[in-house]
Amino acid sequence: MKIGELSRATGTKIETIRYYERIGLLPAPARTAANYRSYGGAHRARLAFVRHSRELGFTIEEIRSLLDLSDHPDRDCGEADRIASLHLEQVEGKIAQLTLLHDELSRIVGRCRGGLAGDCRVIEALGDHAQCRGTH
Amino acid sequence: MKIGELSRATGTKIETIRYYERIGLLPAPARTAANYRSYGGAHRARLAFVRHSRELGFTIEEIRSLLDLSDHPDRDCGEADRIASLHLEQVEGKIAQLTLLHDELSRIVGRCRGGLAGDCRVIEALGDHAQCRGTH
DNA sequence: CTTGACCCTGTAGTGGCTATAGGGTGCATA
DNA sequence: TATGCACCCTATAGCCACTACAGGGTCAAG
Repeated sequence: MKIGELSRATGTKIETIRYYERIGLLPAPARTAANYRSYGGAHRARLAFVRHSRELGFTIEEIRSLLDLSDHPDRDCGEADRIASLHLEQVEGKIAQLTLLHDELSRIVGRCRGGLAGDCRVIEALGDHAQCRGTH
Repeated sequence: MKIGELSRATGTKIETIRYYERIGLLPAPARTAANYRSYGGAHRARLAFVRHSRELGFTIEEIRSLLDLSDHPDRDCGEADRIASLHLEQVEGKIAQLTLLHDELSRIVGRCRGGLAGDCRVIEALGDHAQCRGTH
């Protein structure tokens, strides 16, 4: 498989694949006579793992650890669970924060009744945190 | 007010204040004989506006437009409302996306029962998007 | 034999800061 | 008077996870 095919097969941009190789997330594949990268099924599975983990919001370093575990089936699984649980907590925190933010924002947006910027409640509210109800 | 005082007064790091000046969000203040920046109430209010807007998730460019409106009280307020509404939509989108992600993650995390990485359901699920229920 | 799709390397840019290096200033204390 | 210390200055590089060039090579079809 050439890089373009791998790209289409996994929905990953070519530059991103090369980037993952450069930072050591994917192993350097064999090369054809024309110096083109040549991938097999294992590469594809590994890239799918990386993409799926990225879609789920894991950082590159977390993925590095997860791949390392995946490469050593004799190790304890607890580490993978620890990484994923920690990440889940962070996602929950982020949702909570965004929800607070959403509430303030919709209160602010709801105040606009048209008119001139000088009388604008939206601009006024942005300059004055004291008008907020929650803590964001 | 010296930069350190403005920093403490607004909860903004000194480097960040200088950064905002460099990119043109804050006007360059007067300087003392020792070339120290010297701020007044207007600077402080403007920085508060910027910080509050950043806390609410507006980008620097959005804030630039909002400040521009705030500087021209004779303009129409609709633009401010448009920026804020658009941003609110983006926040809603982000929350929805994070919620999907949260659901998949918690399903994945719940599967771990200890043991070896080779049998790990967490690692398996990360490699196989087909195990997911929703679209993230 | 040229066109166009594909591939290569290397480097710079994105946003929004944050950190560091290498210096100057101002005031209190020994 | 010297010295320490907190504060200030500029300029530049680093962070994350890509993304976008520039400038070139390869290969099959028409």
